[in-house]
Formats: sequence, C-alpha cells, structure tokens
Amino acid sequence: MQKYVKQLLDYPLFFGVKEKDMIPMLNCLGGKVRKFKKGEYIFFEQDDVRQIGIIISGSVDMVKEDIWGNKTMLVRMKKEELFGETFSCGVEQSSVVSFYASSNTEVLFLPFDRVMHSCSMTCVFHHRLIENMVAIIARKNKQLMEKVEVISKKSLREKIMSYLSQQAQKQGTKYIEIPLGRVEMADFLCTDRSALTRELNTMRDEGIIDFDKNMFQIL
Amino acid sequence: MQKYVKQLLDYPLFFGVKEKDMIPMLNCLGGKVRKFKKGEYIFFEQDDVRQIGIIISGSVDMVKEDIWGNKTMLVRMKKEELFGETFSCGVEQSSVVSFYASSNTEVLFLPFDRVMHSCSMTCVFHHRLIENMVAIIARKNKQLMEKVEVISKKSLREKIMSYLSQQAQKQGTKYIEIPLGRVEMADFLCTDRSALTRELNTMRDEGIIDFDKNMFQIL
DNA sequence: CACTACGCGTTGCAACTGCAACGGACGAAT
DNA sequence: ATTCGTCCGTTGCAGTTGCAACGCGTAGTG
Repeated sequence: MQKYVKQLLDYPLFFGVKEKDMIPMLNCLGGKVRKFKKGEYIFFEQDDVRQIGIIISGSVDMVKEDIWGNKTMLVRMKKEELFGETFSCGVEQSSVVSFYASSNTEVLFLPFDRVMHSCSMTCVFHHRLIENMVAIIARKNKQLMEKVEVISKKSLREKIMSYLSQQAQKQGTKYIEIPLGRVEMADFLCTDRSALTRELNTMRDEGIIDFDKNMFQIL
Repeated sequence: MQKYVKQLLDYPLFFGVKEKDMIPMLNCLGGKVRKFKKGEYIFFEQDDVRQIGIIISGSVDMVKEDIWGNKTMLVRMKKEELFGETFSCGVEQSSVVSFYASSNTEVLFLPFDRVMHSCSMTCVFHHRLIENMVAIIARKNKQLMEKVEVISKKSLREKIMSYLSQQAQKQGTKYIEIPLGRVEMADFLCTDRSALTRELNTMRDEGIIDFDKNMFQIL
C-alpha cells in the first residue's frame, strides 16, 4: 500500500489530505488494491456495488448492456478517476452496468459506507473525503449535463455549434482547441465521422466557422 | 417556517429526520423561504451559487444559454426536487446556467457550505442530511446517464428500443407503461413527434413491438 | 526500404427524419 | 350546441446524414 501513497495524494478524492495521514486513513477505510488484466470484468452486479473504485493505473470502461445483450461503452475512465459511486448509494433499481478493464489496471477499492459513515469522527480527514466525493460526483453531473445539452440538438450543425460554443465558454478564447481527434469528436457528438467532416467543411464554406486541424474559431 | 415542516419531512433531502428536529435544524442551517412569480428568474449567476434550493411548490426550469443567446430548457423540476447542488461545489469554470420559475414557486434556500460543513457535529441529523444529498446527486447522475445512453443512439429506431428496453428493465414487466405523452416522449428522445409516431407504426408493422396508447410491449 | 496500421478527407447513394400542414378526437369553457 | 385549445396521427417533401468504399499521408515496425 505504501508505494501508492505518493500518487494518491494528488487524486481528487484525497485533495487536502496530508501524506502522513494517508496510511492510517486507508487502513481505517479498509482500502484494498486489486489488479485486473486487460479484458477482465470488474463486474459490479447491481446488488453488491458497495465499493467505490479508484483507478491507480490502466483504464476502465463503463459498459451498459440492454435486454438483447447489445453492449455500449458509456465512458472510459483513466487514472485518478472514480467509479461505482453513483451506484453505491442507489436506493432504487439500478441499471445493469458493468465495469470492464480495457487495459491492465490497478484499482483501489474502498467500501462505500465506510467512506460515508464517519468512523465516529476519529480521523480528521474523513469529512474532507466526503466533501471531495460530493465534488467529484457533482462534476460528473455537470459533464453529463453538458453532454446532454450538446447531443440533444437535432441537427448535426446544431450539435457542432453547441459543442464549440461550450468549449469556447470553457476556454475563454475565440480560438478553441479541441482535445479530440475527428473520430473521437464524431463519437462524442454521436454522429458519423464522414458526416462530421462534411458538415464542418460546409460550415467553413458558409463562413460560420474557421478551423485548422484541431484549432477552431467561431466567426 | 413552521407551516412547511410537515411536507418537508417527506422530501428526499430530509429522509430520516424527525419532526421535532426540523425547526432547530432549519435554524441551524439558516434556511430561508422565498417566493417567485411565474417567469421570474432565480438567476444563479455562476459565482454566487452558494445555495441549494428545495422546491416547495411550483416548478423550476433549468435553462442553458449559449453564446448567441439561444436558450434551451434542460430540465423541469417540481416539488421536492433540489437544484443548485451541482454548481455549489463547482471548483472549475461553471457553465452559465439559469434557474427560472416556470410557475409561481416557493423555494427553500439552504447555504451549501452550512449543509456540508457540519456545525461541529451538534445536530445529530447533519450527517444524515449529507448522506441524503449524496444520494440525490447520485440519482440525478444515474438519470443523466440513462438519458445519454438513449439519445446517443444514431437512429430513431435505436433510440426507441433503447428507451423501451430501459423502461422494461426498470418496471420489470413485459408490459411497459410510458409516463409520457407523445409530445413529451418525442422531446425526451430529442426527435420530432411525427417522426416518432411514424417509426412506432413501422416497428409495429414489422412485428418488433406492440403498443396501445402509452402501453408498450417488446416482442 | 517495404509493409502495415491508423487517422483523416472525399464522395455517391439511399434511407432517414425534420418540417410543415392538415384533420380527427376529446375535453373545457362559454 | 358551439367554439376553442390541445394532443395526436398522417402524409408529402426535401434536406440531412449514416454508411460504405476509396485514397492519401504519417508513424511505427520488420
């Protein structure tokens, strides 16, 4: 466990926690590290999702399966990210969501209720942990809302504008750098890559936007 | 304030709180009720969203505005629901989101940090409150993920199937009751009402689904 | 150098679907 | 009963876009 402490300190969940407190805290929480090989399932069956997972290395895909068995990858998460929190406090019927190691992965598991129910306030940083977790969930929430806002547009052009507008707001510049390749961008917008390229070109021709590679500008 | 206590007890945020504790707790938190007329803005400018709002009566729309001033209604919230939580813990640049009273509305405001930072543990239920809030945010999260899952489908047919499949899973029956009218359903699927009707009929003709009014069945 | 894999732009085509317009059914109010 | 408003199904049409296929350039690998 010792060897993970240094990097854990930088993780959002542990913001504000002091190095010397990490080991006691992890012990107090009953944290355990497990390794998964690429392709293995961290299959959180709906009733025993009582752990939250923090990715230490590798990557985890959140996969949703419908009643015919069609799988859709919803999110890919990397180092530092948290998963399972949303389902750990699920009162209601949870969707059948699986987590899947999309590369060799190390995960630190913490029992959700130990994180939430402070151990009679003995460790000072417990509350800090809860606050951090709330912040993390809230941030995910915001990201999801942003995504919904974009992909709820009916036409591709609107999606693109919505997305660019959003990025512009975030980055505060007129010159927007998109952190995605064309394929990923199309994927994010839930559209076809070729259709995206086509529409981008049309929009440039019409003088609505300008771009070069991943640098965009709204005119 | 007294007069609100009874109904507040049933709200998700106050689950598990005893009646006699409500008044002291609300005082401790510094809760305030404000009224808004239909059409008024509860305009949470991004830097002073330090309150969470609990809707006591009426309805509140969450509205997103892009850089050209086009407004989109993201969610309509009703009695019992919470808003503002997502932005109260925002570390990063928040999107410009406004809240808007879509009918005459009463809102109970609670300062976010008072809710989070327990008042030196004096009131027993404080922790309960925090737990409840985490649960509420997590639930919203799940709802959003479900929505994303549905509307990220490329074809209308896929959206419909995804939605029905989801509802079937939730309701546990083969006979699915959709709590939405056609207009609202189309709205939820981010598509056109007529297109929705058309596709539903096609799917019925092809023997994929069957339905009558709002009762659906997957074959 | 040759070979391969990958990301990206381009294009033709057919199907999908957004849009607008119309009409019927139903309920509320006058 | 009449009128109005709302919800919903239907249909024609044109523009959009998903799909498949091809070609180019670059990077990595033998």
